[in-house]
Amino acid sequence: MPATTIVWFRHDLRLDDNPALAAAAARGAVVPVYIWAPDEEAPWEPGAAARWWLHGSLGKLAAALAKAGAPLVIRRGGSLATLREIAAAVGATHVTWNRRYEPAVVQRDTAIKQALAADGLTVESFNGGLLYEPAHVATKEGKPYQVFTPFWRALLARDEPAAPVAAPRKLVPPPKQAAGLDVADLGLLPTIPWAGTMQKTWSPGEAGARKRLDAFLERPLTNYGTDRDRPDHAGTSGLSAHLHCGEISPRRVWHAVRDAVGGKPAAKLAGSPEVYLRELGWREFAGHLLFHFPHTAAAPLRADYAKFPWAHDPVGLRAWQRGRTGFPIVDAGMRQLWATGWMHNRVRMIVASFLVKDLRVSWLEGARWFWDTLVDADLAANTLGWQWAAGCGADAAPYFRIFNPTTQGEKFDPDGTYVRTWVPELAKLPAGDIHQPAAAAASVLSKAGVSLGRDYPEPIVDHAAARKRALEALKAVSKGK
DNA sequence: TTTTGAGTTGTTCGA
DNA sequence: GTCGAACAACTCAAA
Repeated sequence: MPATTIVWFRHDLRLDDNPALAAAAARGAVVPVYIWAPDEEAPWEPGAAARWWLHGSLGKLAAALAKAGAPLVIRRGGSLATLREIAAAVGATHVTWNRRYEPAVVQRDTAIKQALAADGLTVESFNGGLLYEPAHVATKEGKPYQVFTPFWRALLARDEPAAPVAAPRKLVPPPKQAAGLDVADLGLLPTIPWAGTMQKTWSPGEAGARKRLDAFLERPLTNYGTDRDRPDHAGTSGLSAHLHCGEISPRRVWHAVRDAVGGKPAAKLAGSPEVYLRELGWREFAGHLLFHFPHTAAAPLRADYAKFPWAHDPVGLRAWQRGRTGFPIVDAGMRQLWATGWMHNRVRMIVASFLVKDLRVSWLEGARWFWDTLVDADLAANTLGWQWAAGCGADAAPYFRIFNPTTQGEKFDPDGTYVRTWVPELAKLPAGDIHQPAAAAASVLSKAGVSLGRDYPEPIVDHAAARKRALEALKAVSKGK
Protein backbone atom coordinates (compact mmCIF):
# COMPACT_ATOMS: atom_id res chain seq x y z
CA MET A 1 0.00 0.00 0.00
CA PRO A 2 1.45 3.41 -0.90
CA ALA A 3 2.04 5.72 2.02
CA THR A 4 -0.38 8.58 2.66
CA THR A 5 0.62 11.00 5.38
CA ILE A 6 -1.54 13.50 7.20
CA VAL A 7 0.53 16.58 8.03
CA TRP A 8 -1.11 18.30 10.95
CA PHE A 9 -0.28 22.03 10.74
CA ARG A 10 -0.32 24.06 13.94
CA HIS A 11 2.32 26.70 14.73
CA ASP A 12 4.25 25.94 11.56
CA LEU A 13 2.22 27.56 8.80
CA ARG A 14 4.94 27.33 6.15
CA LEU A 15 6.40 25.07 3.49
CA ASP A 16 10.02 26.12 4.00
CA ASP A 17 12.06 24.33 6.68
CA ASN A 18 9.07 22.28 7.74
CA PRO A 19 10.43 18.90 8.84
CA ALA A 20 7.02 17.26 9.22
CA LEU A 21 5.99 18.27 5.72
CA ALA A 22 9.35 17.32 4.24
CA ALA A 23 9.20 13.84 5.79
CA ALA A 24 5.68 13.31 4.50
CA ALA A 25 6.48 14.54 0.99
CA ALA A 26 9.50 12.26 0.77
CA ARG A 27 7.34 9.24 1.60
CA GLY A 28 4.37 9.59 -0.73
CA ALA A 29 0.95 11.27 -0.77
CA VAL A 30 0.36 14.21 1.54
CA VAL A 31 -2.82 15.43 3.23
CA PRO A 32 -2.19 18.81 4.86
CA VAL A 33 -4.65 19.47 7.68
CA TYR A 34 -5.46 22.41 9.91
CA ILE A 35 -7.88 21.95 12.78
CA TRP A 36 -9.41 24.89 14.63
CA ALA A 37 -9.92 23.69 18.21
CA PRO A 38 -9.43 26.72 20.46
CA ASP A 39 -11.09 25.19 23.53
CA GLU A 40 -8.27 22.64 23.70
CA GLU A 41 -5.94 25.50 24.64
CA ALA A 42 -8.14 27.11 27.29
CA PRO A 43 -7.65 29.39 29.13
CA TRP A 44 -5.19 30.58 26.51
CA GLU A 45 -7.23 30.13 23.36
CA PRO A 46 -5.99 32.54 20.68
CA GLY A 47 -7.04 36.14 21.28
CA ALA A 48 -8.76 38.50 18.90
CA ALA A 49 -5.61 39.93 17.29
CA ALA A 50 -4.02 36.50 16.93
CA ARG A 51 -7.16 35.19 15.26
CA TRP A 52 -7.09 38.01 12.77
CA TRP A 53 -3.50 37.09 11.95
CA LEU A 54 -4.31 33.40 11.77
CA HIS A 55 -7.06 34.05 9.24
CA GLY A 56 -4.59 35.71 6.89
CA SER A 57 -1.90 33.16 7.49
CA LEU A 58 -4.15 30.17 6.82
CA GLY A 59 -5.35 31.74 3.59
CA LYS A 60 -1.78 32.09 2.39
CA LEU A 61 -0.86 28.58 3.49
CA ALA A 62 -3.87 27.10 1.74
CA ALA A 63 -2.97 28.88 -1.48
CA ALA A 64 0.66 27.76 -1.33
CA LEU A 65 -0.26 24.13 -0.64
CA ALA A 66 -2.82 24.08 -3.41
CA LYS A 67 -0.22 25.41 -5.79
CA ALA A 68 2.23 22.72 -4.68
CA GLY A 69 -0.38 20.07 -5.42
CA ALA A 70 -1.98 19.12 -2.10
CA PRO A 71 -4.83 21.35 -0.92
CA LEU A 72 -5.15 22.16 2.78
CA VAL A 73 -8.02 20.46 4.58
CA ILE A 74 -9.45 22.93 7.09
CA ARG A 75 -11.69 21.63 9.85
CA ARG A 76 -13.03 22.57 13.23
CA GLY A 77 -13.74 20.31 16.19
CA GLY A 78 -11.81 18.01 18.49
CA SER A 79 -8.32 17.37 17.18
CA LEU A 80 -8.19 13.64 17.79
CA ALA A 81 -11.65 12.89 16.44
CA THR A 82 -10.99 15.03 13.37
CA LEU A 83 -7.64 13.42 12.64
CA ARG A 84 -9.25 9.99 12.92
CA GLU A 85 -12.05 10.97 10.57
CA ILE A 86 -9.68 12.33 7.97
CA ALA A 87 -7.36 9.35 8.32
CA ALA A 88 -10.26 7.03 7.56
CA ALA A 89 -11.50 9.17 4.66
CA VAL A 90 -8.17 9.33 2.85
CA GLY A 91 -6.78 5.97 3.91
CA ALA A 92 -3.84 7.49 5.75
CA THR A 93 -0.94 5.33 6.88
CA HIS A 94 1.03 8.04 8.73
CA VAL A 95 0.38 11.18 10.74
CA THR A 96 3.07 13.73 11.33
CA TRP A 97 3.46 17.16 12.91
CA ASN A 98 5.96 19.63 14.32
CA ARG A 99 5.94 19.75 18.08
CA ARG A 100 4.61 22.57 20.21
CA TYR A 101 5.92 23.02 23.72
CA GLU A 102 3.15 24.69 25.72
CA PRO A 103 2.35 22.35 28.63
CA ALA A 104 -1.35 21.88 27.84
CA VAL A 105 -0.56 21.22 24.19
CA VAL A 106 2.19 18.74 25.03
CA GLN A 107 -0.27 16.83 27.17
CA ARG A 108 -2.91 16.81 24.46
CA ASP A 109 -0.48 15.81 21.73
CA THR A 110 0.95 12.97 23.78
CA ALA A 111 -2.52 11.54 24.23
CA ILE A 112 -3.30 11.97 20.52
CA LYS A 113 -0.07 10.27 19.56
CA GLN A 114 -0.90 7.24 21.68
CA ALA A 115 -4.46 7.04 20.40
CA LEU A 116 -3.46 7.26 16.74
CA ALA A 117 -0.72 4.70 17.21
CA ALA A 118 -3.27 2.39 18.80
CA ASP A 119 -5.38 2.85 15.65
CA GLY A 120 -2.46 1.39 13.70
CA LEU A 121 -1.13 4.64 12.26
CA THR A 122 2.54 5.54 12.31
CA VAL A 123 2.95 8.83 14.12
CA GLU A 124 6.05 11.01 13.95
CA SER A 125 6.69 14.44 15.43
CA PHE A 126 9.56 16.83 14.74
CA ASN A 127 11.12 19.94 16.12
CA GLY A 128 10.31 22.82 13.82
CA GLY A 129 9.59 25.58 16.29
CA LEU A 130 12.70 26.01 18.43
CA LEU A 131 16.41 25.96 17.73
CA TYR A 132 16.92 23.11 20.14
CA GLU A 133 14.65 20.63 21.83
CA PRO A 134 13.92 22.08 25.31
CA ALA A 135 14.28 18.71 26.97
CA HIS A 136 17.84 18.49 25.62
CA VAL A 137 19.16 21.71 27.13
CA ALA A 138 20.24 21.33 30.74
CA THR A 139 22.83 22.51 33.24
CA LYS A 140 25.74 20.27 34.16
CA GLU A 141 23.55 18.97 36.96
CA GLY A 142 20.91 18.03 34.45
CA LYS A 143 18.50 20.72 35.60
CA PRO A 144 16.76 23.36 33.48
CA TYR A 145 18.36 26.81 33.33
CA GLN A 146 16.72 29.67 35.18
CA VAL A 147 19.16 32.44 34.29
CA PHE A 148 19.50 33.65 30.75
CA THR A 149 23.24 34.26 30.45
CA PRO A 150 24.39 30.73 31.32
CA PHE A 151 21.56 29.39 29.15
CA TRP A 152 22.78 31.49 26.23
CA ARG A 153 26.40 30.48 26.74
CA ALA A 154 25.31 26.85 26.78
CA LEU A 155 23.51 27.33 23.45
CA LEU A 156 26.56 28.93 21.89
CA ALA A 157 28.75 26.08 23.09
CA ARG A 158 26.63 23.55 21.19
CA ASP A 159 26.71 22.74 17.50
CA GLU A 160 24.90 25.40 15.52
CA PRO A 161 21.18 24.77 14.99
CA ALA A 162 20.50 22.37 12.15
CA ALA A 163 20.45 23.82 8.65
CA PRO A 164 16.94 24.56 7.36
CA VAL A 165 15.39 22.12 4.90
CA ALA A 166 14.01 23.47 1.63
CA ALA A 167 10.30 23.49 0.83
CA PRO A 168 9.17 20.43 -1.11
CA ARG A 169 8.81 21.35 -4.80
CA LYS A 170 5.81 19.21 -5.46
CA LEU A 171 3.27 17.49 -3.26
CA VAL A 172 1.31 14.40 -4.25
CA PRO A 173 -2.32 14.37 -3.15
CA PRO A 174 -4.01 11.12 -2.04
CA PRO A 175 -6.32 9.29 -4.43
CA LYS A 176 -9.29 10.12 -2.18
CA GLN A 177 -9.60 13.70 -0.90
CA ALA A 178 -11.10 14.71 2.43
CA ALA A 179 -13.79 17.36 2.74
CA GLY A 180 -12.91 20.61 4.43
CA LEU A 181 -14.06 24.13 5.18
CA ASP A 182 -13.09 27.47 3.77
CA VAL A 183 -10.88 29.64 5.99
CA ALA A 184 -13.72 32.13 6.27
CA ASP A 185 -15.95 29.45 7.83
CA LEU A 186 -13.78 29.45 10.95
CA GLY A 187 -15.06 32.91 11.89
CA LEU A 188 -11.64 34.22 12.89
CA LEU A 189 -12.20 37.77 11.71
CA PRO A 190 -13.67 40.35 14.06
CA THR A 191 -17.36 41.07 13.59
CA ILE A 192 -16.68 44.76 14.13
CA PRO A 193 -14.09 45.87 11.55
CA TRP A 194 -11.44 47.21 13.93
CA ALA A 195 -8.50 45.71 12.08
CA GLY A 196 -7.93 48.45 9.50
CA THR A 197 -4.57 49.60 10.84
CA MET A 198 -3.44 46.02 11.34
CA GLN A 199 -4.25 45.36 7.70
CA LYS A 200 -1.99 48.22 6.70
CA THR A 201 0.79 47.22 9.09
CA TRP A 202 1.16 43.49 8.53
CA SER A 203 1.33 40.83 5.86
CA PRO A 204 0.57 37.51 7.53
CA GLY A 205 1.87 34.46 5.72
CA GLU A 206 5.11 32.84 4.69
CA ALA A 207 5.90 35.27 1.86
CA GLY A 208 5.32 38.25 4.16
CA ALA A 209 7.63 36.73 6.74
CA ARG A 210 10.42 36.21 4.25
CA LYS A 211 10.02 39.73 2.92
CA ARG A 212 10.33 41.16 6.39
CA LEU A 213 13.43 39.13 7.12
CA ASP A 214 15.03 40.23 3.86
CA ALA A 215 14.16 43.86 4.52
CA PHE A 216 15.62 43.60 8.01
CA LEU A 217 18.86 42.12 6.72
CA GLU A 218 19.14 44.61 3.88
CA ARG A 219 19.76 47.39 6.34
CA PRO A 220 23.16 47.23 7.96
CA LEU A 221 22.81 45.17 11.10
CA THR A 222 25.48 47.28 12.76
CA ASN A 223 23.09 49.62 14.53
CA TYR A 224 20.65 47.03 15.77
CA GLY A 225 22.17 47.07 19.24
CA THR A 226 21.07 50.64 19.89
CA ASP A 227 18.28 51.08 17.32
CA ARG A 228 16.23 48.25 18.74
CA ASP A 229 15.69 50.33 21.86
CA ARG A 230 14.14 53.22 19.96
CA PRO A 231 10.39 52.99 19.47
CA ASP A 232 10.62 56.05 17.21
CA HIS A 233 12.77 54.07 14.73
CA ALA A 234 11.90 50.90 12.84
CA GLY A 235 14.93 49.23 14.39
CA THR A 236 13.52 45.82 15.24
CA SER A 237 13.01 42.87 12.92
CA GLY A 238 9.22 42.80 13.28
CA LEU A 239 9.31 39.02 12.95
CA SER A 240 7.63 38.11 16.25
CA ALA A 241 4.19 37.26 14.89
CA HIS A 242 5.62 35.46 11.88
CA LEU A 243 7.76 33.37 14.20
CA HIS A 244 4.86 32.69 16.53
CA CYS A 245 2.73 31.24 13.72
CA GLY A 246 5.73 29.45 12.31
CA GLU A 247 5.54 31.26 8.97
CA ILE A 248 9.29 31.33 9.20
CA SER A 249 11.46 29.02 11.28
CA PRO A 250 13.92 30.23 13.90
CA ARG A 251 16.58 28.13 12.18
CA ARG A 252 15.95 29.95 8.90
CA VAL A 253 16.33 33.30 10.65
CA TRP A 254 19.42 32.19 12.54
CA HIS A 255 21.22 31.01 9.45
CA ALA A 256 20.12 34.01 7.38
CA VAL A 257 21.62 36.35 9.98
CA ARG A 258 24.85 34.40 10.00
CA ASP A 259 25.04 34.41 6.21
CA ALA A 260 24.39 38.14 6.17
CA VAL A 261 27.46 38.78 8.28
CA GLY A 262 29.81 36.52 6.37
CA GLY A 263 29.01 33.10 7.79
CA LYS A 264 31.05 33.39 10.96
CA PRO A 265 30.08 30.89 13.68
CA ALA A 266 27.53 32.42 16.04
CA ALA A 267 29.84 31.98 19.02
CA LYS A 268 32.42 34.19 17.31
CA LEU A 269 30.02 37.02 16.54
CA ALA A 270 30.10 40.21 18.54
CA GLY A 271 28.16 43.45 18.59
CA SER A 272 24.85 43.89 16.84
CA PRO A 273 24.56 40.55 15.02
CA GLU A 274 25.13 38.77 18.31
CA VAL A 275 22.60 41.05 19.98
CA TYR A 276 20.01 40.02 17.42
CA LEU A 277 20.72 36.30 17.65
CA ARG A 278 20.47 36.73 21.38
CA GLU A 279 16.85 37.80 20.86
CA LEU A 280 16.24 34.43 19.24
CA GLY A 281 17.97 33.09 22.33
CA TRP A 282 15.38 34.81 24.51
CA ARG A 283 12.59 33.27 22.47
CA GLU A 284 14.30 29.94 23.02
CA PHE A 285 14.73 30.61 26.74
CA ALA A 286 11.02 31.42 27.06
CA GLY A 287 10.13 28.09 25.46
CA HIS A 288 12.61 26.32 27.71
CA LEU A 289 11.16 27.87 30.87
CA LEU A 290 7.51 27.21 30.10
CA PHE A 291 8.33 23.64 29.11
CA HIS A 292 10.22 22.92 32.32
CA PHE A 293 8.06 25.03 34.66
CA PRO A 294 4.59 24.39 33.28
CA HIS A 295 2.81 26.17 36.13
CA THR A 296 4.30 29.56 35.25
CA ALA A 297 1.63 30.56 32.72
CA ALA A 298 -0.69 30.99 35.69
CA ALA A 299 1.55 31.42 38.75
CA PRO A 300 4.86 33.08 39.56
CA LEU A 301 8.05 31.08 39.15
CA ARG A 302 9.23 32.50 42.46
CA ALA A 303 6.77 31.04 44.90
CA ASP A 304 7.14 33.82 47.49
CA TYR A 305 5.43 36.20 45.08
CA ALA A 306 2.21 34.20 45.25
CA LYS A 307 1.38 36.25 48.36
CA PHE A 308 2.05 39.62 46.79
CA PRO A 309 -0.72 42.11 47.68
CA TRP A 310 -1.86 43.09 44.19
CA ALA A 311 -4.28 45.97 44.02
CA HIS A 312 -7.83 45.56 42.79
CA ASP A 313 -8.03 48.60 40.56
CA PRO A 314 -10.44 48.20 37.64
CA VAL A 315 -10.39 51.93 36.93
CA GLY A 316 -6.59 52.05 36.71
CA LEU A 317 -6.51 48.89 34.65
CA ARG A 318 -9.05 50.34 32.23
CA ALA A 319 -7.07 53.59 31.90
CA TRP A 320 -3.94 51.56 31.18
CA GLN A 321 -5.69 49.41 28.57
CA ARG A 322 -7.16 52.42 26.78
CA GLY A 323 -3.96 54.48 26.87
CA ARG A 324 -5.36 57.13 29.19
CA THR A 325 -2.90 57.08 32.11
CA GLY A 326 -1.55 60.60 31.62
CA PHE A 327 1.96 59.23 30.99
CA PRO A 328 2.58 59.82 27.27
CA ILE A 329 5.01 56.99 26.59
CA VAL A 330 2.70 54.51 28.34
CA ASP A 331 -0.35 55.77 26.49
CA ALA A 332 1.45 55.79 23.15
CA GLY A 333 2.44 52.16 23.65
CA MET A 334 -1.01 51.02 24.67
CA ARG A 335 -2.58 52.79 21.72
CA GLN A 336 -0.02 51.38 19.30
CA LEU A 337 -0.92 47.96 20.66
CA TRP A 338 -4.64 48.55 20.21
CA ALA A 339 -4.25 49.90 16.68
CA THR A 340 -1.61 47.60 15.25
CA GLY A 341 -1.64 44.48 17.45
CA TRP A 342 1.98 45.10 18.30
CA MET A 343 4.11 47.21 20.61
CA HIS A 344 7.78 48.03 20.53
CA ASN A 345 9.73 45.89 23.00
CA ARG A 346 11.21 48.77 24.96
CA VAL A 347 7.71 50.19 25.42
CA ARG A 348 6.37 46.78 26.47
CA MET A 349 8.78 46.94 29.41
CA ILE A 350 7.71 50.45 30.29
CA VAL A 351 3.96 49.78 30.21
CA ALA A 352 4.41 46.51 32.07
CA SER A 353 6.44 48.15 34.81
CA PHE A 354 3.78 50.84 35.07
CA LEU A 355 0.95 48.34 35.47
CA VAL A 356 2.61 46.08 38.02
CA LYS A 357 4.64 48.63 39.98
CA ASP A 358 2.88 51.98 39.69
CA LEU A 359 -0.65 50.58 39.71
CA ARG A 360 0.30 47.35 41.51
CA VAL A 361 -2.13 45.44 39.31
CA SER A 362 -1.26 41.76 38.90
CA TRP A 363 1.00 40.80 36.01
CA LEU A 364 -1.66 38.26 35.03
CA GLU A 365 -4.07 41.07 34.15
CA GLY A 366 -1.40 42.51 31.90
CA ALA A 367 -0.62 39.13 30.41
CA ARG A 368 -4.30 38.59 29.61
CA TRP A 369 -4.64 41.98 27.93
CA PHE A 370 -1.52 41.42 25.86
CA TRP A 371 -2.78 37.96 25.02
CA ASP A 372 -5.95 39.34 23.51
CA THR A 373 -4.43 42.31 21.71
CA LEU A 374 -1.03 41.15 20.42
CA VAL A 375 -0.74 39.58 17.00
CA ASP A 376 2.43 37.89 18.25
CA ALA A 377 0.84 36.61 21.48
CA ASP A 378 2.94 33.63 22.47
CA LEU A 379 2.35 31.88 25.77
CA ALA A 380 6.02 31.30 26.53
CA ALA A 381 7.23 34.79 25.60
CA ASN A 382 4.26 36.51 27.23
CA THR A 383 4.76 34.61 30.47
CA LEU A 384 8.48 35.30 30.60
CA GLY A 385 8.04 38.97 29.78
CA TRP A 386 5.37 39.66 32.36
CA GLN A 387 7.02 37.71 35.13
CA TRP A 388 10.27 39.47 34.40
CA ALA A 389 8.57 42.86 34.62
CA ALA A 390 6.82 41.88 37.85
CA GLY A 391 10.08 40.58 39.31
CA CYS A 392 8.57 37.18 40.05
CA GLY A 393 10.12 35.30 37.14
CA ALA A 394 13.36 33.80 35.95
CA ASP A 395 15.51 36.73 36.76
CA ALA A 396 17.29 37.71 39.92
CA ALA A 397 16.87 41.40 39.09
CA PRO A 398 16.65 43.60 42.15
CA TYR A 399 13.12 44.51 43.13
CA PHE A 400 13.88 48.21 43.18
CA ARG A 401 14.20 48.28 39.42
CA ILE A 402 11.14 50.39 38.69
CA PHE A 403 10.93 52.22 35.39
CA ASN A 404 10.26 55.93 35.50
CA PRO A 405 7.90 56.43 32.56
CA THR A 406 8.92 60.04 32.06
CA THR A 407 12.67 59.38 32.07
CA GLN A 408 12.23 56.37 29.81
CA GLY A 409 10.25 58.45 27.36
CA GLU A 410 12.86 61.19 27.29
CA LYS A 411 15.64 58.68 26.88
CA PHE A 412 14.23 56.45 24.17
CA ASP A 413 11.88 58.83 22.36
CA PRO A 414 13.89 62.04 22.72
CA ASP A 415 12.13 64.02 20.01
CA GLY A 416 8.70 62.77 21.01
CA THR A 417 8.10 61.31 17.55
CA TYR A 418 6.66 58.09 18.91
CA VAL A 419 4.31 59.90 21.27
CA ARG A 420 3.19 62.28 18.52
CA THR A 421 2.29 59.32 16.30
CA TRP A 422 0.11 57.56 18.83
CA VAL A 423 -1.07 60.37 21.10
CA PRO A 424 -1.95 62.99 18.50
CA GLU A 425 -3.58 65.32 21.01
CA LEU A 426 -0.06 66.05 22.32
CA ALA A 427 1.51 66.44 18.87
CA LYS A 428 2.01 70.18 19.11
CA LEU A 429 3.92 70.07 22.40
CA PRO A 430 7.66 70.75 22.09
CA ALA A 431 10.03 67.81 22.63
CA GLY A 432 11.07 69.15 26.00
CA ASP A 433 7.54 68.95 27.40
CA ILE A 434 5.91 66.13 25.52
CA HIS A 435 6.84 63.43 28.03
CA GLN A 436 5.62 65.43 30.98
CA PRO A 437 2.65 67.57 29.95
CA ALA A 438 1.53 67.98 33.56
CA ALA A 439 4.78 69.84 34.30
CA ALA A 440 4.59 72.09 31.26
CA ALA A 441 3.94 75.81 31.65
CA ALA A 442 0.34 76.88 31.14
CA SER A 443 1.36 79.03 28.19
CA VAL A 444 3.09 76.08 26.48
CA LEU A 445 0.03 73.91 26.94
CA SER A 446 -2.39 76.48 25.61
CA LYS A 447 -0.15 77.23 22.66
CA ALA A 448 -0.17 73.49 21.85
CA GLY A 449 -3.92 73.39 22.23
CA VAL A 450 -3.81 71.01 25.18
CA SER A 451 -6.13 71.39 28.12
CA LEU A 452 -5.15 68.79 30.69
CA GLY A 453 -8.09 66.82 31.97
CA ARG A 454 -10.05 67.62 28.83
CA ASP A 455 -7.87 66.76 25.81
CA TYR A 456 -5.46 64.54 27.67
CA PRO A 457 -5.69 63.07 31.19
CA GLU A 458 -3.77 64.29 34.22
CA PRO A 459 -1.37 61.56 35.43
CA ILE A 460 -3.48 58.92 37.20
CA VAL A 461 -0.75 58.34 39.79
CA ASP A 462 2.12 60.28 41.28
CA HIS A 463 5.07 58.22 40.13
CA ALA A 464 7.36 59.06 43.04
CA ALA A 465 4.72 58.06 45.57
CA ALA A 466 3.76 54.97 43.59
CA ARG A 467 7.40 53.94 43.46
CA LYS A 468 7.68 54.17 47.24
CA ARG A 469 4.55 52.12 47.74
CA ALA A 470 5.83 49.45 45.33
CA LEU A 471 9.22 49.28 47.06
CA GLU A 472 7.56 48.78 50.44
CA ALA A 473 5.23 46.09 49.15
CA LEU A 474 8.08 44.29 47.41
CA LYS A 475 10.29 44.50 50.47
CA ALA A 476 7.52 42.96 52.55
CA VAL A 477 7.28 40.04 50.13
CA SER A 478 10.98 39.26 50.17
CA LYS A 479 11.16 39.56 53.96
CA GLY A 480 7.95 37.75 54.69
CA LYS A 481 8.79 34.20 53.82
C1' DT B 1 29.47 19.85 49.74
C1' DT B 2 30.94 24.30 49.80
C1' DT B 3 32.39 28.26 47.72
C1' DT B 4 32.50 31.79 44.44
C1' DG B 5 31.18 34.86 40.84
C1' DA B 6 27.55 36.73 38.61
C1' DG B 7 22.99 38.23 37.31
C1' DT B 8 19.03 42.05 29.87
C1' DT B 9 16.86 46.10 29.74
C1' DG B 10 16.96 51.13 36.29
C1' DT B 11 16.50 55.19 39.42
C1' DT B 12 17.76 58.37 42.76
C1' DC B 13 20.65 60.86 45.74
C1' DG B 14 24.38 63.54 46.92
C1' DA B 15 28.92 65.18 45.96
C1' DG C 1 25.33 68.76 34.59
C1' DT C 2 27.82 64.58 35.57
C1' DC C 3 29.34 60.86 38.18
C1' DG C 4 29.56 57.07 41.39
C1' DA C 5 27.34 54.84 44.96
C1' DA C 6 23.34 53.00 47.11
C1' DC C 7 19.28 50.71 46.64
C1' DA C 8 19.54 44.28 49.76
C1' DA C 9 19.82 40.14 49.57
C1' DC C 10 19.28 35.93 46.97
C1' DT C 11 19.65 32.32 43.80
C1' DC C 12 21.68 30.15 40.17
C1' DA C 13 25.43 27.67 37.84
C1' DA C 14 29.78 26.00 37.82
C1' DA C 15 34.12 24.87 39.86
